Amino acid sequence: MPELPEVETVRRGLQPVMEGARFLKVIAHRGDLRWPLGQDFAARLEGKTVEGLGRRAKYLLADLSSGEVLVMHLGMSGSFRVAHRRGKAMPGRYYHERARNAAHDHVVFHMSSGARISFNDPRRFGMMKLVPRAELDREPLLRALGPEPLGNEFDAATLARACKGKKTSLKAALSDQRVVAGLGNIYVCEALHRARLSPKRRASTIATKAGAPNAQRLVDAIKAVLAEAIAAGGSSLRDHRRTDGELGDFQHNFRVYDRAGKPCPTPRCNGTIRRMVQGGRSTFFCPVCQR
DNA sequence: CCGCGGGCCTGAGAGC
DNA sequence: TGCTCTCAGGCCCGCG
Repeated sequence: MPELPEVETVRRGLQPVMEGARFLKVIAHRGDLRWPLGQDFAARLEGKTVEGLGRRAKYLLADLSSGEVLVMHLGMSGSFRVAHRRGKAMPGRYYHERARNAAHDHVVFHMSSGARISFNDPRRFGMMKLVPRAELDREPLLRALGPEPLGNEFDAATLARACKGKKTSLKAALSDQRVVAGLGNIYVCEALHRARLSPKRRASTIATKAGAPNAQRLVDAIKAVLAEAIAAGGSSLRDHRRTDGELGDFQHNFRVYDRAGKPCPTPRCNGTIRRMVQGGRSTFFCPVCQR
């Protein structure tokens, strides 16, 4: 499900109940996620304290008192839900939630903060893995990741360098986590539209001298759309929820994603949003203002 | 090295 | 109602 804004929303939901808290009990109902959890998974967590909960691209990273890092990925359909053992009911706005199928609550953390944190993942493309902190920069999952798009190190020059000589489309380049880490299908489409760049354009065209303004617009668009989406709690299409079960709101601000046939929202553009398939995935774009 | 297509899973929604 | 088909926001791997 989740791209960077959704993962960051989840991180912010988990941080208050995980950071500084200890794993009292960990229950792995089934260990066959994308990869096996390992038989001693629960035992390696129990008794350990979470010293910090961070994020790298679409990965959540829980720094443990054992010197290990719990690396977690939500895959396509993973979600975390926080319930409290005692204390008042969540205040929360009214929301209607289709009941999560408890059969897919694969891993449950009982924390010393009083929180019960359940990881639910119907498609089981998600993963959890314990990695010694000292080996984190050699970890294959994280090693090849490109820059964090919201960091200062991600700028027009960096993006241009990563796109230089690339014969693939801009859509494919931005979806490549080695070029920039954290974008997925939705935010690639949205960023390209905001930057008025065609998803079909050769990636290398923004790496030339003449392409520099395009690279700058694209970087600005990526940062803006991600920041807005995080502020909205992410986009809730099928699976994404905040950790309290509330919906994210950013799906209401999509300009192109899943809007085929609708008018292009760019001022004075009379184009119509179209859907096409690139690399087996849907791309939504405006053929008039995106060049 | 690079780019492309297939596969991993389940559930929702459309069409018949 | 129920069946079948298609599609879904990610990632890894093998092929050419």
